Amino acid sequence: MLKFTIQKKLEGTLARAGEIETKNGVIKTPAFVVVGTKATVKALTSEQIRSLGAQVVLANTYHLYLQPGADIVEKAGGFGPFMDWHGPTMTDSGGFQAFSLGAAFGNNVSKVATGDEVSNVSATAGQLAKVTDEGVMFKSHLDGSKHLFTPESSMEAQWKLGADMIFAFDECTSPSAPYEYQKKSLARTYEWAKRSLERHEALDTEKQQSLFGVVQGGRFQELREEAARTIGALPFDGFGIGGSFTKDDIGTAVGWVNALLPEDKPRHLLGIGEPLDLFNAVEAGCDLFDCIAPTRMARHGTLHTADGRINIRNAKFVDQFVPLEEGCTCYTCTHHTRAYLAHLYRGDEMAAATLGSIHNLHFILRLVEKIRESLLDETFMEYKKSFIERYYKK
RNA sequence: GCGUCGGUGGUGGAGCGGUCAAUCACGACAGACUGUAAAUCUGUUGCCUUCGGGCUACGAAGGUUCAAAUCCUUCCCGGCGCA
Repeated sequence: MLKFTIQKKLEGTLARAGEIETKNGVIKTPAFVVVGTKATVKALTSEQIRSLGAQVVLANTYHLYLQPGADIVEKAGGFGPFMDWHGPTMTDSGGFQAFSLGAAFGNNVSKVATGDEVSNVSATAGQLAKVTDEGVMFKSHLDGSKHLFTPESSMEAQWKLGADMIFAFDECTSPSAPYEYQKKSLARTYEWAKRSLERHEALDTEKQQSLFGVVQGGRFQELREEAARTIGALPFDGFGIGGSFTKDDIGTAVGWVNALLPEDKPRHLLGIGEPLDLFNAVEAGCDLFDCIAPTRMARHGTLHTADGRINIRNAKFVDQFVPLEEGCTCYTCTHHTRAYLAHLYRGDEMAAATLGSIHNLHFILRLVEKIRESLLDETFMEYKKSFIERYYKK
Protein backbone atom coordinates (compact mmCIF):
# COMPACT_ATOMS: atom_id res chain seq x y z
CA MET A 1 0.00 0.00 0.00
CA LEU A 2 2.87 2.31 0.74
CA LYS A 3 4.84 3.65 -2.19
CA PHE A 4 8.09 5.46 -1.57
CA THR A 5 9.89 7.29 -4.35
CA ILE A 6 13.26 8.95 -4.01
CA GLN A 7 13.46 12.09 -6.10
CA LYS A 8 16.87 13.35 -5.21
CA LYS A 9 19.91 12.20 -3.31
CA LEU A 10 22.51 14.54 -1.94
CA GLU A 11 25.92 13.40 -3.02
CA GLY A 12 28.40 12.63 -0.29
CA THR A 13 25.67 12.22 2.31
CA LEU A 14 22.82 9.82 3.02
CA ALA A 15 20.26 12.59 2.55
CA ARG A 16 17.42 12.21 0.11
CA ALA A 17 14.17 13.91 -0.85
CA GLY A 18 11.19 11.89 -1.94
CA GLU A 19 7.52 11.13 -1.70
CA ILE A 20 5.52 8.62 0.26
CA GLU A 21 2.13 7.74 -1.14
CA THR A 22 -0.51 6.62 1.33
CA LYS A 23 -4.18 6.01 0.79
CA ASN A 24 -4.85 9.34 2.48
CA GLY A 25 -2.42 11.40 0.48
CA VAL A 26 1.16 12.05 -0.47
CA ILE A 27 3.88 13.02 1.98
CA LYS A 28 6.74 15.00 0.59
CA THR A 29 9.89 13.99 2.44
CA PRO A 30 11.79 14.89 4.47
CA ALA A 31 8.67 15.67 6.47
CA PHE A 32 7.93 16.62 10.02
CA VAL A 33 5.14 14.57 11.55
CA VAL A 34 2.92 16.47 13.95
CA VAL A 35 2.25 14.65 17.20
CA GLY A 36 -1.34 14.30 18.29
CA THR A 37 -0.91 11.76 21.06
CA LYS A 38 -4.53 11.48 22.07
CA ALA A 39 -5.96 12.18 18.63
CA THR A 40 -5.53 15.88 19.16
CA VAL A 41 -2.59 18.18 18.76
CA LYS A 42 -2.71 19.84 22.14
CA ALA A 43 -4.21 23.33 22.03
CA LEU A 44 -5.02 23.12 18.30
CA THR A 45 -8.11 22.33 16.30
CA SER A 46 -7.78 20.03 13.32
CA GLU A 47 -8.56 22.99 11.09
CA GLN A 48 -5.53 24.74 12.54
CA ILE A 49 -3.39 21.67 11.89
CA ARG A 50 -4.47 21.78 8.24
CA SER A 51 -3.83 25.52 8.01
CA LEU A 52 -0.30 24.95 9.22
CA GLY A 53 0.32 22.70 6.24
CA ALA A 54 1.01 19.63 8.34
CA GLN A 55 1.29 16.53 6.19
CA VAL A 56 1.01 13.71 8.72
CA VAL A 57 -0.33 13.31 12.23
CA LEU A 58 0.94 10.69 14.66
CA ALA A 59 -1.15 9.42 17.56
CA ASN A 60 -0.22 7.11 20.39
CA THR A 61 -1.55 3.61 20.88
CA TYR A 62 -1.09 3.41 24.64
CA HIS A 63 -2.98 6.65 25.23
CA LEU A 64 -5.87 5.95 22.87
CA TYR A 65 -6.12 2.38 24.11
CA LEU A 66 -6.62 3.66 27.65
CA GLN A 67 -8.86 6.52 26.65
CA PRO A 68 -11.30 6.42 24.97
CA GLY A 69 -10.40 2.81 24.05
CA ALA A 70 -9.41 1.34 20.69
CA ASP A 71 -12.94 0.08 20.02
CA ILE A 72 -14.40 3.57 20.22
CA VAL A 73 -11.78 4.90 17.84
CA GLU A 74 -12.44 2.00 15.49
CA LYS A 75 -16.15 2.83 15.48
CA ALA A 76 -15.24 6.39 14.54
CA GLY A 77 -13.45 5.01 11.50
CA GLY A 78 -9.96 5.36 12.92
CA PHE A 79 -8.24 8.14 14.78
CA GLY A 80 -7.95 10.34 11.68
CA PRO A 81 -11.69 10.57 10.98
CA PHE A 82 -12.30 10.66 14.74
CA MET A 83 -10.37 13.94 15.00
CA ASP A 84 -11.42 15.18 11.55
CA TRP A 85 -7.95 14.77 10.12
CA HIS A 86 -8.14 13.26 6.66
CA GLY A 87 -4.51 13.27 5.63
CA PRO A 88 -1.88 10.60 6.24
CA THR A 89 -1.63 9.19 9.75
CA MET A 90 0.69 7.18 11.95
CA THR A 91 0.44 5.56 15.33
CA ASP A 92 3.26 4.81 17.67
CA SER A 93 3.18 1.33 19.14
CA GLY A 94 3.27 2.15 22.82
CA GLY A 95 6.90 1.07 22.98
CA PHE A 96 8.01 4.52 24.02
CA GLN A 97 5.86 4.26 27.13
CA ALA A 98 7.99 1.31 28.22
CA PHE A 99 10.60 4.01 28.68
CA SER A 100 8.62 7.07 29.72
CA LEU A 101 6.50 5.17 32.23
CA GLY A 102 9.27 2.73 33.08
CA ALA A 103 12.91 3.57 33.55
CA ALA A 104 12.34 7.29 33.03
CA PHE A 105 9.37 7.64 35.35
CA GLY A 106 10.07 10.17 38.04
CA ASN A 107 13.77 10.09 37.24
CA ASN A 108 13.96 13.20 35.15
CA VAL A 109 15.68 11.22 32.41
CA SER A 110 15.50 12.54 28.88
CA LYS A 111 15.59 10.29 25.87
CA VAL A 112 18.33 12.52 24.50
CA ALA A 113 21.24 11.96 26.81
CA THR A 114 23.87 14.45 27.86
CA GLY A 115 26.32 11.63 28.33
CA ASP A 116 26.88 11.64 32.08
CA GLU A 117 23.81 9.75 33.21
CA VAL A 118 24.11 6.99 35.76
CA SER A 119 22.49 3.66 35.06
CA ASN A 120 19.07 3.40 36.59
CA VAL A 121 17.61 0.38 34.86
CA SER A 122 17.39 -1.45 38.15
CA ALA A 123 15.57 1.36 39.90
CA THR A 124 12.01 0.26 39.53
CA ALA A 125 10.43 2.12 42.42
CA GLY A 126 7.54 4.23 41.32
CA GLN A 127 7.56 2.98 37.77
CA LEU A 128 4.35 2.38 35.90
CA ALA A 129 5.80 -0.04 33.37
CA LYS A 130 7.69 -3.28 33.62
CA VAL A 131 9.30 -4.98 30.65
CA THR A 132 9.47 -8.74 30.20
CA ASP A 133 10.03 -10.92 27.14
CA GLU A 134 6.29 -11.36 26.88
CA GLY A 135 5.61 -7.63 26.67
CA VAL A 136 5.23 -4.57 28.84
CA MET A 137 3.03 -4.50 31.89
CA PHE A 138 1.65 -1.02 32.29
CA LYS A 139 -0.11 0.45 35.22
CA SER A 140 -2.40 3.07 33.78
CA HIS A 141 -1.27 6.57 34.69
CA LEU A 142 -4.98 7.47 34.68
CA ASP A 143 -6.42 5.00 37.18
CA GLY A 144 -3.69 2.56 38.13
CA SER A 145 -5.32 -0.37 36.32
CA LYS A 146 -2.95 -2.97 34.88
CA HIS A 147 -2.57 -3.66 31.17
CA LEU A 148 -0.24 -6.01 29.37
CA PHE A 149 0.96 -4.73 26.03
CA THR A 150 2.49 -7.30 23.72
CA PRO A 151 3.56 -7.10 20.10
CA GLU A 152 0.32 -8.86 19.26
CA SER A 153 -1.93 -6.61 21.31
CA SER A 154 -0.17 -3.51 20.02
CA MET A 155 -0.82 -4.62 16.44
CA GLU A 156 -4.45 -5.29 17.29
CA ALA A 157 -4.89 -1.90 18.89
CA GLN A 158 -3.13 -0.13 16.04
CA TRP A 159 -5.30 -1.99 13.58
CA LYS A 160 -8.34 -0.53 15.28
CA LEU A 161 -6.82 2.93 15.47
CA GLY A 162 -6.47 2.64 11.72
CA ALA A 163 -3.42 4.73 10.87
CA ASP A 164 -1.76 4.48 7.46
CA MET A 165 1.62 3.77 8.99
CA ILE A 166 2.10 1.91 12.25
CA PHE A 167 5.08 0.80 14.28
CA ALA A 168 6.25 -2.56 15.53
CA PHE A 169 6.20 -2.89 19.30
CA ASP A 170 9.66 -2.18 20.68
CA GLU A 171 11.40 -1.33 23.89
CA CYS A 172 12.70 2.20 24.03
CA THR A 173 15.59 1.94 26.45
CA SER A 174 17.00 4.54 28.78
CA PRO A 175 20.13 6.37 27.63
CA SER A 176 21.69 5.35 30.92
CA ALA A 177 21.14 1.64 30.35
CA PRO A 178 24.47 -0.21 30.12
CA TYR A 179 25.65 -2.23 27.14
CA GLU A 180 24.54 -5.54 28.59
CA TYR A 181 21.00 -4.30 29.03
CA GLN A 182 20.89 -2.71 25.59
CA LYS A 183 22.05 -5.94 24.03
CA LYS A 184 19.48 -7.99 25.86
CA SER A 185 16.76 -5.49 25.06
CA LEU A 186 17.76 -5.43 21.42
CA ALA A 187 17.30 -9.19 21.14
CA ARG A 188 13.89 -8.77 22.70
CA THR A 189 12.92 -5.96 20.35
CA TYR A 190 13.95 -8.19 17.44
CA GLU A 191 11.71 -10.98 18.65
CA TRP A 192 8.94 -8.48 19.11
CA ALA A 193 9.50 -7.23 15.56
CA LYS A 194 8.92 -10.68 14.17
CA ARG A 195 5.86 -11.18 16.35
CA SER A 196 4.53 -7.76 15.28
CA LEU A 197 4.95 -8.67 11.62
CA GLU A 198 3.24 -11.98 12.06
CA ARG A 199 0.23 -10.55 13.86
CA HIS A 200 -0.02 -7.62 11.50
CA GLU A 201 0.00 -9.82 8.42
CA ALA A 202 -2.76 -11.93 9.90
CA LEU A 203 -4.90 -8.89 10.68
CA ASP A 204 -4.28 -6.75 7.63
CA THR A 205 -4.89 -9.17 4.80
CA GLU A 206 -5.65 -6.40 2.32
CA LYS A 207 -2.53 -4.45 3.19
CA GLN A 208 -4.24 -1.28 4.29
CA GLN A 209 -1.61 -0.37 6.85
CA SER A 210 2.13 -0.13 6.44
CA LEU A 211 4.24 -1.52 9.26
CA PHE A 212 7.54 0.04 10.28
CA GLY A 213 10.14 -1.94 12.20
CA VAL A 214 12.09 -0.16 14.89
CA VAL A 215 15.86 -0.06 15.15
CA GLN A 216 17.21 0.28 18.68
CA GLY A 217 20.69 -0.25 20.09
CA GLY A 218 21.24 2.69 22.39
CA ARG A 219 24.48 4.51 21.87
CA PHE A 220 26.54 1.52 20.79
CA GLN A 221 27.67 1.29 17.19
CA GLU A 222 27.92 -2.48 17.25
CA LEU A 223 24.36 -2.82 18.50
CA ARG A 224 22.96 -0.15 16.21
CA GLU A 225 24.49 -1.84 13.19
CA GLU A 226 23.35 -5.25 14.27
CA ALA A 227 19.83 -3.91 14.71
CA ALA A 228 19.90 -2.21 11.32
CA ARG A 229 20.97 -5.43 9.65
CA THR A 230 18.53 -7.72 11.41
CA ILE A 231 15.48 -5.47 11.51
CA GLY A 232 16.35 -4.22 8.03
CA ALA A 233 16.21 -7.77 6.69
CA LEU A 234 12.62 -8.25 7.81
CA PRO A 235 9.80 -7.44 5.38
CA PHE A 236 8.76 -4.12 6.88
CA ASP A 237 7.38 -1.25 4.79
CA GLY A 238 9.62 1.26 6.48
CA PHE A 239 11.77 1.70 9.54
CA GLY A 240 11.73 3.70 12.70
CA ILE A 241 14.92 4.61 14.47
CA GLY A 242 14.25 4.84 18.15
CA GLY A 243 15.78 4.99 21.53
CA SER A 244 18.43 7.07 23.04
CA PHE A 245 21.27 9.09 21.69
CA THR A 246 23.46 11.87 22.80
CA LYS A 247 22.96 15.01 20.81
CA ASP A 248 26.11 14.27 18.83
CA ASP A 249 24.95 10.73 18.09
CA ILE A 250 22.08 12.01 16.03
CA GLY A 251 24.52 12.80 13.28
CA THR A 252 26.61 9.66 13.66
CA ALA A 253 24.60 6.77 15.10
CA VAL A 254 21.69 7.47 12.81
CA GLY A 255 24.09 7.37 9.91
CA TRP A 256 25.43 3.94 10.93
CA VAL A 257 21.87 2.68 10.88
CA ASN A 258 20.77 4.28 7.65
CA ALA A 259 23.88 3.14 5.82
CA LEU A 260 22.66 -0.41 6.39
CA LEU A 261 18.88 -0.09 6.12
CA PRO A 262 17.28 -0.81 2.72
CA GLU A 263 17.54 2.38 0.72
CA ASP A 264 14.14 2.06 -0.93
CA LYS A 265 12.09 2.25 2.24
CA PRO A 266 11.29 5.31 4.31
CA ARG A 267 13.10 5.93 7.59
CA HIS A 268 11.45 7.64 10.48
CA LEU A 269 13.54 9.08 13.29
CA LEU A 270 11.33 8.73 16.31
CA GLY A 271 10.87 11.64 18.63
CA ILE A 272 13.45 14.07 17.35
CA GLY A 273 12.60 17.62 16.48
CA GLU A 274 15.11 20.30 17.44
CA PRO A 275 16.47 22.25 14.50
CA LEU A 276 20.07 21.06 14.71
CA ASP A 277 18.94 17.46 15.16
CA LEU A 278 16.69 17.71 12.11
CA PHE A 279 19.52 18.88 9.89
CA ASN A 280 21.81 16.17 11.17
CA ALA A 281 19.17 13.48 10.82
CA VAL A 282 18.33 14.46 7.25
CA GLU A 283 21.98 14.46 6.38
CA ALA A 284 22.23 11.02 7.95
CA GLY A 285 19.43 9.71 5.75
CA CYS A 286 16.14 10.14 7.61
CA ASP A 287 12.89 10.93 5.82
CA LEU A 288 10.40 11.43 8.63
CA PHE A 289 10.49 12.86 12.15
CA ASP A 290 7.94 13.33 14.81
CA CYS A 291 8.39 15.32 17.96
CA ILE A 292 6.39 16.77 20.80
CA ALA A 293 8.98 19.47 21.42
CA PRO A 294 7.41 22.23 19.30
CA THR A 295 4.04 21.94 21.01
CA ARG A 296 5.21 21.22 24.53
CA MET A 297 7.77 23.97 24.46
CA ALA A 298 5.15 26.30 23.04
CA ARG A 299 2.84 25.57 25.94
CA HIS A 300 5.70 26.36 28.28
CA GLY A 301 6.57 29.65 26.62
CA THR A 302 9.67 28.65 24.68
CA LEU A 303 9.28 29.77 21.08
CA HIS A 304 11.47 29.35 18.04
CA THR A 305 12.84 32.23 16.05
CA ALA A 306 15.49 32.29 13.35
CA ASP A 307 17.75 33.82 15.99
CA GLY A 308 17.21 31.01 18.45
CA ARG A 309 14.77 30.13 21.15
CA ILE A 310 13.17 32.77 23.30
CA ASN A 311 11.09 32.53 26.43
CA ILE A 312 8.20 34.82 25.67
CA ARG A 313 7.38 35.15 29.37
CA ASN A 314 10.61 37.05 29.99
CA ALA A 315 10.19 40.58 31.25
CA LYS A 316 11.87 42.13 28.26
CA PHE A 317 9.02 41.15 25.95
CA VAL A 318 6.14 42.80 27.80
CA ASP A 319 6.39 46.04 25.83
CA GLN A 320 7.69 44.82 22.49
CA PHE A 321 4.93 45.68 20.05
CA VAL A 322 6.44 43.76 17.18
CA PRO A 323 5.73 40.30 15.82
CA LEU A 324 7.23 37.36 17.65
CA GLU A 325 9.40 36.83 14.62
CA GLU A 326 9.78 39.49 11.99
CA GLY A 327 8.81 38.13 8.58
CA CYS A 328 7.18 34.95 9.87
CA THR A 329 3.99 34.20 7.96
CA CYS A 330 2.20 32.18 10.63
CA TYR A 331 -1.14 33.28 12.03
CA THR A 332 0.38 34.27 15.34
CA CYS A 333 3.07 36.48 13.87
CA THR A 334 0.79 38.11 11.31
CA HIS A 335 -1.83 39.03 13.91
CA HIS A 336 -0.15 39.52 17.26
CA THR A 337 2.73 41.21 19.00
CA ARG A 338 5.31 39.90 21.43
CA ALA A 339 3.73 42.14 24.05
CA TYR A 340 0.34 40.54 23.56
CA LEU A 341 1.77 37.02 23.64
CA ALA A 342 3.76 37.83 26.78
CA HIS A 343 0.53 39.12 28.31
CA LEU A 344 -1.36 35.94 27.44
CA TYR A 345 1.39 33.68 28.76
CA ARG A 346 1.82 35.66 31.95
CA GLY A 347 -1.90 35.56 32.48
CA ASP A 348 -1.96 31.79 31.85
CA GLU A 349 -4.53 32.30 29.14
CA MET A 350 -5.36 29.25 27.04
CA ALA A 351 -4.92 31.21 23.84
CA ALA A 352 -1.23 31.47 24.66
CA ALA A 353 -0.81 27.72 24.16
CA THR A 354 -2.71 27.88 20.89
CA LEU A 355 -0.84 30.84 19.45
CA GLY A 356 2.52 29.51 20.63
CA SER A 357 1.85 26.05 19.22
CA ILE A 358 0.82 27.53 15.88
CA HIS A 359 4.05 29.45 15.68
CA ASN A 360 6.38 26.66 16.79
CA LEU A 361 4.78 24.10 14.51
CA HIS A 362 4.83 26.54 11.62
CA PHE A 363 8.50 27.17 12.32
CA ILE A 364 9.47 23.49 12.37
CA LEU A 365 7.21 22.49 9.47
CA ARG A 366 8.61 25.30 7.35
CA LEU A 367 12.15 24.42 8.42
CA VAL A 368 11.75 20.86 7.20
CA GLU A 369 10.08 22.08 4.01
CA LYS A 370 13.02 24.36 3.36
CA ILE A 371 15.39 21.51 4.10
CA ARG A 372 13.55 19.51 1.45
CA GLU A 373 13.78 22.37 -1.04
CA SER A 374 17.48 22.71 -0.32
CA LEU A 375 17.97 19.03 -1.10
CA LEU A 376 16.15 19.39 -4.39
CA ASP A 377 18.20 22.38 -5.48
CA GLU A 378 21.38 21.06 -3.90
CA THR A 379 21.86 23.92 -1.47
CA PHE A 380 21.39 21.83 1.66
CA MET A 381 24.88 22.31 3.06
CA GLU A 382 24.79 26.07 2.61
CA TYR A 383 21.32 26.27 4.09
CA LYS A 384 22.29 24.14 7.05
CA LYS A 385 25.35 26.26 7.74
CA SER A 386 23.56 29.58 7.55
CA PHE A 387 20.60 28.41 9.60
CA ILE A 388 22.69 26.85 12.35
CA GLU A 389 25.03 29.80 12.60
CA ARG A 390 22.17 32.19 13.10
CA TYR A 391 19.95 30.02 15.30
CA TYR A 392 22.66 28.90 17.68
CA LYS A 393 24.78 32.05 17.77
CA LYS A 394 25.13 33.37 21.25
C1' G B 1 -15.97 58.64 72.95
C1' C B 2 -16.06 53.54 75.17
C1' G B 3 -15.19 48.43 74.17
C1' U B 4 -13.04 44.82 71.13
C1' C B 5 -10.09 42.45 67.36
C1' G B 6 -6.12 43.37 64.32
C1' G B 7 -1.49 45.86 61.88
C1' U B 8 4.45 40.54 59.51
C1' G B 9 8.53 40.55 53.30
C1' G B 10 5.63 42.62 46.17
C1' U B 11 0.54 40.21 47.80
C1' G B 12 -2.36 36.77 50.92
C1' G B 13 -1.29 34.57 55.22
C1' A B 14 1.68 31.40 59.21
C1' G B 15 4.52 32.29 63.52
C1' C B 16 2.82 34.11 69.35
C1' G B 17 9.75 34.65 74.28
C1' G B 18 15.22 31.61 72.00
C1' U B 19 16.41 26.51 66.77
C1' C B 20 13.22 33.43 62.60
C1' A B 21 15.61 36.77 57.45
C1' A B 22 10.85 34.58 59.35
C1' U B 23 6.52 27.78 57.20
C1' C B 24 3.42 28.06 52.98
C1' A B 25 0.83 29.88 48.74
C1' C B 26 0.68 33.47 44.98
C1' G B 27 3.48 36.99 42.35
C1' A B 28 8.24 38.30 40.33
C1' C B 29 13.11 36.82 37.93
C1' A B 30 15.38 32.99 35.22
C1' G B 31 16.07 27.90 33.39
C1' A B 32 14.66 23.04 31.50
C1' C B 33 11.67 20.33 28.11
C1' U B 34 13.34 15.83 21.73
C1' G B 35 8.20 8.35 19.51
C1' U B 36 3.45 13.76 25.49
C1' A B 37 2.58 10.66 32.94
C1' A B 38 3.60 17.48 31.22
C1' A B 39 -1.18 24.48 30.22
C1' U B 40 4.60 20.67 33.53
C1' C B 41 9.01 20.73 36.31
C1' U B 42 13.55 23.14 38.58
C1' G B 43 16.28 27.22 40.74
C1' U B 44 16.40 32.24 42.78
C1' U B 45 13.49 35.84 45.28
C1' G B 46 15.51 41.78 52.47
C1' C B 47 20.59 44.28 51.89
C1' C B 48 25.97 43.31 51.76
C1' U B 49 29.65 39.41 51.29
C1' U B 50 36.65 37.68 50.54
C1' C B 51 30.41 32.80 50.74
C1' G B 52 32.98 31.84 56.77
C1' G B 53 29.56 35.34 57.67
C1' G B 54 27.88 40.40 58.50
C1' C B 55 23.86 44.08 58.62
C1' U B 56 18.79 46.01 58.82
C1' A B 57 13.87 44.18 59.49
C1' C B 58 7.65 41.91 61.64
C1' G B 59 2.84 49.88 62.19
C1' A B 60 5.86 53.87 65.53
C1' A B 61 8.34 55.04 70.05
C1' G B 62 9.71 53.45 74.68
C1' G B 63 10.18 49.37 78.25
C1' U B 64 10.75 44.15 80.55
C1' U B 65 14.34 40.06 79.58
C1' C B 66 20.63 36.96 78.96
C1' A B 67 17.20 36.85 74.56
C1' A B 68 11.21 40.08 71.60
C1' A B 69 7.76 39.48 65.29
C1' U B 70 6.20 37.08 69.88
C1' C B 71 5.36 40.16 76.81
C1' C B 72 4.16 45.44 78.85
C1' U B 73 3.07 50.95 78.07
C1' U B 74 1.80 54.96 75.01
C1' C B 75 0.81 56.67 70.22
C1' C B 76 -0.73 56.05 64.97
C1' C B 77 -3.80 53.28 61.48
C1' G B 78 -7.86 49.73 60.13
C1' G B 79 -12.31 46.27 61.01
C1' C B 80 -16.43 45.33 64.13
C1' G B 81 -19.90 46.40 68.33
C1' C B 82 -22.14 50.07 71.63
C1' A B 83 -23.10 55.17 72.27
